[in-house]
Amino acid sequence: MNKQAQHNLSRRERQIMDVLHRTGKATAAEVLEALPNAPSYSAVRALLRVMEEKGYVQHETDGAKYVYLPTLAPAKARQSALKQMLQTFFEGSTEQAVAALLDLSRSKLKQDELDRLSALIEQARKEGR
Amino acid sequence: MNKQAQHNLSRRERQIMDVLHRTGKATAAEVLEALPNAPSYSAVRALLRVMEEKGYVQHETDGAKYVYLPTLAPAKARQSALKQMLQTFFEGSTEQAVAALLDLSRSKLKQDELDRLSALIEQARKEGR
DNA sequence: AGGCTAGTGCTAATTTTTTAGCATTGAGTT
DNA sequence: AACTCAATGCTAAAAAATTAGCACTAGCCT
Repeated sequence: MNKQAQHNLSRRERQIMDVLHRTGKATAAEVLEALPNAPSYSAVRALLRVMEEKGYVQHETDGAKYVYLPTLAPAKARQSALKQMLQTFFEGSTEQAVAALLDLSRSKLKQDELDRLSALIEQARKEGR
Repeated sequence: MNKQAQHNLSRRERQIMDVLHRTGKATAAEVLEALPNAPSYSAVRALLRVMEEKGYVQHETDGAKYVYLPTLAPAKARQSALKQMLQTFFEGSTEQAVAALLDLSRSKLKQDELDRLSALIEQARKEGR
């Protein structure tokens, strides 16, 4: 199960996964850069290697270097993170979560973004009936 | 900073915080119950004690027993978790996140929930202009 | 009041994470 | 083709997290 997997990450592993999710893909050097309280370069590489063994990440080669990326496709990863968050913070209620999101960025949302969101809800409405 | 704090939690600490956020408050025994790969009772108690020292949780007494709860108020905790998630998975875009949430629970949302969400967006719209 | 149960505090050992260093390999350049 | 730079693979040490056990205390029941 995914939730399981998420929770089985050690602190550093989680930090690294966050970086990879943010950036999409990254070399060891880039991960190092983005890491809070960054350790040594070889520490990061060792982590990445182990995480690949465990199946959390995979790598492509770009010339001589490895570019790491999450094994789980972005859409899936987002989905799984959202579920987790719903359960943990919003009693599983999508409505509450959306409300909180809107509230959080009330001032930042532009008119056209709001328009698009209305449209999405409208669409969900139609499908639902 | 909050993000920092979030990320500085060790694996078990995070698991415990998740339980506390889900339940609001809980005794050591209840936390133990809810923990994946649960360790011993005294392990949980030790963790909770340390986490209290670090300021992540606090406790009330209920008769003889301690009831632990997150230090951070639920609303704040949610807010901070959402921000984190936006940054990590949605390039900071609230719109994208809401869209993903709607998509995730498309089939589950009831008509009246959708109505309330429309209303929320409508309200944000008015405030924005 | 005395005994019993269920809780706490603390400490030390084990396990896991996290780290750095060294040897090696591969690609590109002159 | 040799040299050089930048990468990797691996391993073992150090640090941190995680755990269990034991001694002690407070409340509760008879």
